[in-house]
Amino acid sequence: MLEKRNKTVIVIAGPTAVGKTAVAITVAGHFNTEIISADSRQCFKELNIGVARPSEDELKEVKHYFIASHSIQDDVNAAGFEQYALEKVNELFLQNDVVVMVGGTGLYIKAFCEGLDDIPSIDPSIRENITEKYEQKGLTWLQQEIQQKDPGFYEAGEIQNPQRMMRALEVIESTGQSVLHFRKGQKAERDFDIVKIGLELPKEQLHHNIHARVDKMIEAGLVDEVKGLLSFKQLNALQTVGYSEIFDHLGGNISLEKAIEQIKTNTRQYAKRQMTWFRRDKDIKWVSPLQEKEIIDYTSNRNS
RNA sequence: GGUGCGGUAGCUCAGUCGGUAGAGCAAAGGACUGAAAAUCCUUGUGUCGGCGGUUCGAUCCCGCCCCACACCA
Repeated sequence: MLEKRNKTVIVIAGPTAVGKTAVAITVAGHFNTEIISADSRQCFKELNIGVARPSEDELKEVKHYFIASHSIQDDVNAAGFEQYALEKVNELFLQNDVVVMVGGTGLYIKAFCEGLDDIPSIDPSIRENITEKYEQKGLTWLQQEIQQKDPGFYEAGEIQNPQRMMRALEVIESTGQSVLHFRKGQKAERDFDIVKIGLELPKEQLHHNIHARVDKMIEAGLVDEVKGLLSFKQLNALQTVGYSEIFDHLGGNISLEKAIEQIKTNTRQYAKRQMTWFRRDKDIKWVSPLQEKEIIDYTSNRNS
């Protein structure tokens, strides 16, 4: 009936430790296709145990992209991901009608599905300069700078949030215009269909999964993995649950036991933040990770 | 058995010179456009260990008891 079959990306989202990897592999297997990960940490080749990267066997079963594809020293961000994923998806559409995207990084998924507004790239020296001054002079300095240089942001923006203020500052310093000016908030049109699936478990069970997984990470040698990364401690890529706490422990600030406890707590909090993000997306169809068949039926029906 | 120090929010503790109490963490909810596993915002009624006494009024003072820790025997 249809003269042309639409290409489709099945997006599988959900909190950490809900079981996304297994579901994605099953779904990709069913459609005989490949997977693009949407995870801001699993893309780093230096991070493995602590970011719960899919196992070698899993990666062999279905080909994954954006897994161990970058270095922690690379500048990876949402805009870069959007570009990377769009290129990949178009490449894969040459062979497949369906591509699976899985991940827990809400902003990356949003960037891929809806696009980000175009903001000119910033001279790294401007960014470094701002970061350095903020570290020296603190939040008050940042607030004053913003108040003076971008009063609009000072009125409307998050005035207690150093990261947002630093971004606002670097944009106005390098372009002469406020970040707010660039934020059109317009959704990009994509020439393929997107089906969004959210995986959800009762909180108690999710927490159980998280705790068990952290214990496994420790058994698998997380501490050694982190030891090997000590000299990169300050990189953004290592501001990550599972790494920060072990750095603290290696630095002699807390016991291993305490570090493990904190990893569990911080992972629970992270999962909660992910849920707040994803719940807001009304396009997501929520299912249990056990309902793989329903996911396949759902996407097949929408697709035919 | 004796002495000392404690028993206050889920946890660690502060405090009330007597007018029923507050921080950090946790928890809950939320935000989120080039750091997003990041960053930020909002939310604090709890027999102030128990029972008595003094008092207009006790979590705070007094007595007894229970519990924990330390030291002495």
